[in-house]
Amino acid sequence: MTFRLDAFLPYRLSVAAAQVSRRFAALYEAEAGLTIPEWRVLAHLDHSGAVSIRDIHARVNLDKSVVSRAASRLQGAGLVRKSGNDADRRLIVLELTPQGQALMLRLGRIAEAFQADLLAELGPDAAALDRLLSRLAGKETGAA
Amino acid sequence: MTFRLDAFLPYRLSVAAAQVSRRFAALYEAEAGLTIPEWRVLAHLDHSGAVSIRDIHARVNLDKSVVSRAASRLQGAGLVRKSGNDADRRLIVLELTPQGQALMLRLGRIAEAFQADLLAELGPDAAALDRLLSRLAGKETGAA
DNA sequence: GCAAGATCATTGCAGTTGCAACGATTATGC
DNA sequence: GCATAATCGTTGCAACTGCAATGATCTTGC
Repeated sequence: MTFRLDAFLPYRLSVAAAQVSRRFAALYEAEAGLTIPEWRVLAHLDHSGAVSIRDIHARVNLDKSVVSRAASRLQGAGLVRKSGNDADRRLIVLELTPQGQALMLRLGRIAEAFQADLLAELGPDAAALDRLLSRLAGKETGAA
Repeated sequence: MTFRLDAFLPYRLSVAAAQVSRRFAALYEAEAGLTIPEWRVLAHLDHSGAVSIRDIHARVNLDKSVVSRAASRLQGAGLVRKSGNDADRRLIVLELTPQGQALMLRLGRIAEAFQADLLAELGPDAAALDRLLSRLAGKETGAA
């Protein structure tokens, strides 16, 4: 028998994730002109409060350099403030500006609505997906 | 309440898919030095037989240009043969060479083993995931 | 039969990514 | 206390991506 790519789980997972991300990315691109890394940094800051680049890099599955450049762009747009950490001067303190917070309020609502639609689309198996994603997330820290 | 990125489905899906893809990509990178697009083209050709770039582009969720360049590299490596279609000379006929077939035999076994491991990791919810991915795949053809 | 439009693969190009330096700062071993 | 190693954020660089031409070929309307 020949190999069937369209029955291969990693491939199907990747395609599905890309499609969902693409659909949602179109929303915040239209709303605020954000790229995916910018959205992730902003969204993480909304919940985490003041935090370093290293922190975001570790939690949000983006390379240090990507976080660094996204943060710079967000700073340029007035959505994020960068300051120095006095206790450890290697670190940078990132936090949302009032404009950043206001934007995340709007984007958060859009995200919730999108997720609700998605869950409706997924139907009764959504709970199983939730469990699966938690299990996968726990597996690989990528720290190797 | 602030927005919680790590409870947001599109984000979690994207991270999980990236991690799974990364793990598997390391395997075929080690085995044959393939990139993700090259793997996809090769794997699709294994099951589809002779087919055009346009066909792969439509089925495998890769841009035309990405498929074109991946096919050229695979041709250079002697894994794929490119020939002209006599009925429609705009089209290119891609097919695996014997070396390509031999490689896919090995990679197919590696892929099956990887998927088996993954399914074991996922446990009893794997069936639900299968249904979900089919549903998502059916939704968006991206033809808009 | 032929002109206008559609389709196909390729290529150019700007933007992004991932990785490996790099300078600056802090932690560790002795 | 001080040299060595580790960590942090940034930047350079090559590779890749996605999009928009481009040239070649086919299809459609008439």
